[in-house]
Amino acid sequence: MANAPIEEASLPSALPAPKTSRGERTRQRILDAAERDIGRRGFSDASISTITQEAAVAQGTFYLYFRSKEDVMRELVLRMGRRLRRHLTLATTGLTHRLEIEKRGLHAFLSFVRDNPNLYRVVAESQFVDEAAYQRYYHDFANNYRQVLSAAEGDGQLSPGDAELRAWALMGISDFIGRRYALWDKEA
Amino acid sequence: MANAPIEEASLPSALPAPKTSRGERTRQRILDAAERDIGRRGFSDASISTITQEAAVAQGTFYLYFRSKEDVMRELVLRMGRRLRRHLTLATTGLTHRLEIEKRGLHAFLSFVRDNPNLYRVVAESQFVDEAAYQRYYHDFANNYRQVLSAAEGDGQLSPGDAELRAWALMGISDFIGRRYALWDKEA
DNA sequence: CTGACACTTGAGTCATGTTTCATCTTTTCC
DNA sequence: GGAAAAGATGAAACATGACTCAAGTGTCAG
Repeated sequence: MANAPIEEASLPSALPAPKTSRGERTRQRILDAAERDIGRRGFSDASISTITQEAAVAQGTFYLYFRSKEDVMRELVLRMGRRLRRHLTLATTGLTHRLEIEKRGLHAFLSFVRDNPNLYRVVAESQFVDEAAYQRYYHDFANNYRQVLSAAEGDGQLSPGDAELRAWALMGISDFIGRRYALWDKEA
Repeated sequence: MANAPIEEASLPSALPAPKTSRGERTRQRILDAAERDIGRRGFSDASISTITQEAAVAQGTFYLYFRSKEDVMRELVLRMGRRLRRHLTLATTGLTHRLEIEKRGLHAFLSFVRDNPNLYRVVAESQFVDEAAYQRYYHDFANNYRQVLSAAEGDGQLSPGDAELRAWALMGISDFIGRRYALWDKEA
């Protein structure tokens, strides 16, 4: 595989991980609260104070697990990537026809967005908070996509063409359809 | 036309327009400065103070023409809509073949993004500042798009299908390709 | 039981940025 | 040419929220 996934642990000067399950639970509570709060109110309206209130911990506790609001954002983008990837893999494994895969994938994406509107908004907003994290998120997806497209090209299911370009075009379709039909409207 | 364009003047309690050309010029200077400053530093890092500095006016002057930073954002989204629409119209008038139009349109869009990266970022960020303005921007585009697609369907250049869905899919493609190839990379 | 370590608290410090307004300058137009 | 209207100023008042820290509490191995 040309692009090995980036090691999370290698992120610059991450905070030491919690050493007990209590700590881990608290960290997770804060992350969940941040997802809800930032998703609903947006990054700048969400504050450490509202997030920690939502998580039912004191403000100081936040800084035990995250360096800043930006830091928590980064973490949420990674989380979204992991979850969505898993969801899509589950929805499309076993399928072999390219068009079929594409259809199922899009539907799986839409249902995911409907179930995780907050996470979706957080990722979108991460563009303006930590552009590197945002770009990494989409580049990772594009890499995956490019591979399966190239494969489909290989066994003749797809006409030859720029797989990279196609990957981005398809992600664009999903993104806009998702926004329009899963986030703003609530229909099929 | 089913959807009449929303009157700009009907926006809730807009500030009185400048009454002299000096006033108009100042207002425009602030708008330009805001486009650069918000485009470069992002909405929350840009401040009234940095914007007015860039425009070379005092802070108080800002409030003669805009109620708030959000207000200026709204105005910039409208401006982007107007400019881009004009640009695309110019690039595609006279053409009749659907595919040709689509190609030229995409190219025109990409060159526009390259020439106005700040404006592009401002529109994208408006999603988190004034979602209504952002949605209106894309819905307006989608309405236009739907019409030309329906027309193409009418004279047989396009197979029957959901024009609305197609419009959003095509906007998604443009947006992502634009981001990837015109904003992040600087190649064709 | 007890010491050590992990975890938690929340009020206070500090930095930043928005908005107002009394005062001054420029333009308009009779 | 001068009064009234429009525009411009910038420092001060005000609001907000991120982040720190000294003083706790909970947990568990020995």
